[in-house]
Amino acid sequence: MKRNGLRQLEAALWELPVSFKKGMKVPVHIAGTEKLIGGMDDAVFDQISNVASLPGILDRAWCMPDGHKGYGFPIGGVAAFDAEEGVISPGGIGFDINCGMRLVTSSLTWEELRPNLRELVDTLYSRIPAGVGGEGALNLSLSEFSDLCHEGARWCLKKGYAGQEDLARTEDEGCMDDADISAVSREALERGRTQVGTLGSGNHYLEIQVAEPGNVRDMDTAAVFGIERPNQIVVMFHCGSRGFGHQIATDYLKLFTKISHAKYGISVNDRELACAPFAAPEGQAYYRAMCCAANMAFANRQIILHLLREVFSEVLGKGPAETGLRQIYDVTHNTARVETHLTDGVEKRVLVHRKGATRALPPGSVDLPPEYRRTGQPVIIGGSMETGSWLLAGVSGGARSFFSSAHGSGRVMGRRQAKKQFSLDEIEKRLEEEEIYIRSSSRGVLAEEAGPAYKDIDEVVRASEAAGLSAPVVKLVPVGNIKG
DNA sequence: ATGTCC
Repeated sequence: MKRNGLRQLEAALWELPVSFKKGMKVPVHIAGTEKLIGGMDDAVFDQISNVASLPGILDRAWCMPDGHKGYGFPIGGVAAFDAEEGVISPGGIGFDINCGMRLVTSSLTWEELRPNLRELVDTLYSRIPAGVGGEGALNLSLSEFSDLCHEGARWCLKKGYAGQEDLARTEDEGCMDDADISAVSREALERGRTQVGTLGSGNHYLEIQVAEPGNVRDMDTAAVFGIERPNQIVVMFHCGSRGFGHQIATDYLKLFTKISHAKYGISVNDRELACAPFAAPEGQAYYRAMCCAANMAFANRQIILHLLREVFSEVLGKGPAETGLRQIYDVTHNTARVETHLTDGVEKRVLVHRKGATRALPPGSVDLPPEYRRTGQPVIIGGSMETGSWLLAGVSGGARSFFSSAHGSGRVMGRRQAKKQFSLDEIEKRLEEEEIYIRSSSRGVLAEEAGPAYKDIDEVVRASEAAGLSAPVVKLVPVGNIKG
C-alpha cells in the first residue's frame, strides 16, 4: 500500500480522502511535519485507512505525529465510534490497557539533588519492581484485587497510598465507573493480583528529570503546573496494567475473532481489527473488563508514586512537605472512553479509542481540576531515556481531533534492529558523558530504548503545536532512570 | 506491551 492520494491540508496536517481505499467510511487526518510524514512506514497509512473503514466510525480517523505501526490500529491512532451503531476494538486500545504517564513535581533543584542522585536511583531501582514477570510488594487476595479493579485509585486512597490531590489530578480521578470484574477471566485475575506496584519492561520506566530555564516555553502555565524554579526536579513515569490488561486484551481478541464477526456480520480489512458492536453483550463485556484493567493501571501508578515518596524521604532525610512530590497529572494513552463530541454539527455520545494518544482537554473544561481550567490539561509526552520529554497543555483547537494529542516520540526502528545496530558499550559511554544514570534489569533493553531508536521528540512537539492539538510548556531532560 | 510460543 502506497501513500498515493495523501494530500497536505495545512503545514502539519494531511488527509487521506475516502477515495484512498475502497470501503473507507470517513477520511483520515494525519498530523505531522513533512519530515515526520516522510518517515512514516507505509503500514501506518494502510492501518489507519482500515480503521476509517470500521462500522460506525464518525467524522475522521486520526493519526498523531508520533504514529507508527501497531497491532491492527497504528500506535498514535484516534477513532470515535457512534455509541449505538459503532464498534469497540481491542486493537484500537492496545494490549497494555491504560498504559499511561504520570508526572510529579518536587521542591528540589538539580543542584540540591545531584550529590544523592546515584543513591536515589539505586534505591528506587531496588524498591520498585521492574522487568518481565516482576511482582509487587502487595500480594493481594482475589477479593482485595477485585475491589481494586472496581475502585482504581480510590482503593489506594482508602488504603493510605494516595492523597485527595493525587486523585483530583488523575484522568477520571483514577477510576472508570463501568468496571465489572465478572467480565474478567480467572487467568487474568491470577496474573494481575501480584503485579500491582510494578513498572514492567520494554519502554516502561521511571525517570528523574530537570526543568532547565532555557527549556521553558510557557512560564505562566509551567508555574500553574508547579514548575517555577530554575532547574527544578520532576519525576515522570510510564507504565500500565501489566500482564492483567494483556490477558484481557488476548481473551477478548479471541472471542471477537471467533464469535462476534459471524454473529454481527462484521467484516474487517485486517484480522487484527477484531471488534464487536459496542452496544452488544460481547462489546459491553470487553468494555467492562477493559475498565478493570484501566483501574488496575491507575492504582499501579498510584502505588509507584507512594513508593517514590517513601524513597525520596528516606534517601534525602526529608519529610514529605520538604520533598514536595506533588502530582502534576496522570493521563492514559491506551484506552476507550465514552465522551460527548460535536460531529457534523451535532453533539453525540461517542466511544473514543486512543491508542498511543493522549487526551488533551482545552481550557475551561469542567472535567479538569479547578486549578487547571485556565491552562488546559497537562499533556505528558514521554521521550527516550536520552533525548528528553515534554509537558504541553490542551488547547481549544484540539476539538478537531476529539481533544487528542501525541503521547511519545514513536519508534523509528523495531527492537530487534535497535539491538543489532547499537553497541551497548557506546550507549553506556554516551550516557556517562551526558550524565544520565540508568539502572535496568536487562542490558538488552538499553539498546532497544536508545535515543536513536526513536523519532525526534522536538519535531513531534512542533507538529502537535502546528496542527493545533496542544501547546508546548516545558521540555524536561533526564538525569536518572530506572527501567525493566 | 507480554509468565517475549498453546
